[in-house]
Amino acid sequence: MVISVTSIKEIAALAGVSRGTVDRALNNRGGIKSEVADKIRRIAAETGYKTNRAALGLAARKNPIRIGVILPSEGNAFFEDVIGGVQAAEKEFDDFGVTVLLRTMRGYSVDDQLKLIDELCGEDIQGLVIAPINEKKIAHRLNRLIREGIYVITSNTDIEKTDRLCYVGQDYVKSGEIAAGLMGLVADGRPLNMVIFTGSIHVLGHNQRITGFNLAVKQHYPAIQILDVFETLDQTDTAYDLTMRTIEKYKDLDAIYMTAGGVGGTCQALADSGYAGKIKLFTHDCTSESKPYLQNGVISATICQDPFQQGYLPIKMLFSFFLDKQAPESDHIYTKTDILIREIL
Amino acid sequence: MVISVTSIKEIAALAGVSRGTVDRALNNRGGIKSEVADKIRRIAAETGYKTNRAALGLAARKNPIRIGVILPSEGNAFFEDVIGGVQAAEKEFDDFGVTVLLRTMRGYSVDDQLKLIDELCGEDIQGLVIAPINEKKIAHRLNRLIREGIYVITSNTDIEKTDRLCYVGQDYVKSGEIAAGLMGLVADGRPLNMVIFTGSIHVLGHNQRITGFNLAVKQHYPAIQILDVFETLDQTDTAYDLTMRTIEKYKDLDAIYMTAGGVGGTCQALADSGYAGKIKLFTHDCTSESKPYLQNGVISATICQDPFQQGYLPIKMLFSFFLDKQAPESDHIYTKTDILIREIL
DNA sequence: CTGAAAGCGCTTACAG
DNA sequence: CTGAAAGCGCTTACAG
Repeated sequence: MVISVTSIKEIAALAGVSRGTVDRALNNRGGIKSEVADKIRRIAAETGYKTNRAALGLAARKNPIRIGVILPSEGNAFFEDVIGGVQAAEKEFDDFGVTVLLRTMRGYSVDDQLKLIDELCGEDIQGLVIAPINEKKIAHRLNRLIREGIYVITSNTDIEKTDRLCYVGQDYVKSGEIAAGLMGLVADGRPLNMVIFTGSIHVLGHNQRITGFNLAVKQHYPAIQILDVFETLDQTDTAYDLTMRTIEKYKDLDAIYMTAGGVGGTCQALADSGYAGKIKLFTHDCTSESKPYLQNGVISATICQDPFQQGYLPIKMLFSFFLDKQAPESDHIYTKTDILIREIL
Repeated sequence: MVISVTSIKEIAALAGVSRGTVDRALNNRGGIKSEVADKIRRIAAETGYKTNRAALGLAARKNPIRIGVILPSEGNAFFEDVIGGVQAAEKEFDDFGVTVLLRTMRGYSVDDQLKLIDELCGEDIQGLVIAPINEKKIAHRLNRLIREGIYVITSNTDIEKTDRLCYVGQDYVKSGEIAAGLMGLVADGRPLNMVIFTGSIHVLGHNQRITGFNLAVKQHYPAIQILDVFETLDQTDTAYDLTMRTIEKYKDLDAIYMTAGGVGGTCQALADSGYAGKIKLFTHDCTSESKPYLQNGVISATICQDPFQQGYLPIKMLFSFFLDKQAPESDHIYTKTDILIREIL
């Protein structure tokens, strides 16, 4: 294997053709005699040819790439970092002709999301990054886009029955297992009574976290006793009331595991009732709402999912995909899960 | 503020000069009338001109950048991921004319390290990434390089009294605090008797971890009792013997905190003596040696320092530095510290 | 002190 | 089916 920097120019010389022809062969643009194409490809392989991305990016400025992004980020602090990742990618790939069109929405209305999809299609995008609502209408609409040649990557949450290119987000089952691992560390072999506050039993990710939690408890931490599972519907006030009633009901409660939102309410309730730090609280994500409670010890630990990468990676992947026609290695990329405790902030 | 993509060509037209002159003004190359330079810079600022990195990188191929890397990685599994980061950066910036020259050494001999530095200087490098031995001779040698115009970034561990551009590595004090935070979580308010196994009291980073640990214990976890501090000298067999003797001596030992190497020895001793999982073990880093013990529960948790970034970032920073003459934002960049437990692997 | 030209390695109309 | 040329946005000798 010869290790040397080769250019399309050298390949052309070696093959006795023009650079345009090399370009056609290497990028499968067609309209080229197959023997010639084969010969060129063979030479490229033998010389270890690798296309130069700087040159590629520079040339790409002539037909810029437009990528749409749709996030339900309004009024949801979690998405701040996702947007940060989107913006970082936009800045980094701007020089290579990438333009990002960001559209945000509040909550999870299917009609709102459909409207934003239509809006972006009118903007002539070639790629779409979306945190989709897992709903048939959305799936149909996305599949239509895909048939029209727009490539779709789902971020943060996935959607079933679509031909999206890739999902970028957390491994929800694993994140539940990690929660159990932390609780097991605290239990330290002693019996531990706990309840689970989930967001909604209709949300796939929340259920997957419970599944993971149960799995790990069964496998490694038999002393952990799950007394009950309640829904907060991601609402702060619901979580507050729920927490108050739970404290009332289970006098020997050691811990609470929250799979989803409403964290501020539960924290407030623990503080108001004098149980802060006494009943251990484990949560997911770290937002401006929950951070102070991690600082002051109301939350023992929280499990994060690298929101920045959930914004950054999809853009980067679409950019690479359009630039060198390489599909992602897998149809799902799990972002890193990490554990935050007070000292890590 | 006009948001528009401007090029050197447009600036030139606006200023009524040639592109070469714009280049001189914007990159402070001198040999240019100052009124002209000022005018050009003003126009650039007004139009929001941003140099295009794709073009920059492409042009840079004419004078490639050579970066040397020196790591004490031989026989030290920790550095595998650091090297992975170096290689990833090399691959990514290869297209922009960056060449990386990696030299590895075994252990911490000052003479060996000096020899490698000299070797790389003979290779005409413009930048050096090094995990330096914190020793005067090395500092002198590095300062000489720097005077000669070679830019130096320290990685993983820093060195005093040098004009290195930047340090990229862990915040050791903080990592000690995090260890205490984890132990506090396990202690859960109960008294907890523990010992610290440090690498060497002559190694700055190890001491800083102990400092951080003590700080956090004092502030938040008064029930943690540090019975003793011993040195393993990073040796597996020393750690084994030490662990055996410690178990013998302290019958009521709840936990061990290891700031440094020898982890395999302590794990083996805990397993052999039947104390695995009974005496909680907290360590730093996750290598092929320690990983199995995290899997099987001998290690409760380990605190990692993102070795990949310690290899990747210094190369990226030097590349940026040479490309657009921008110094790093700070003279030290702390890599991310994260907590690993069994479930996270 | 300044400009014109060539070149970095690719892509893309355009001609034939 | 193939080639010659122009262009992406920068830098760098070279001339003057």
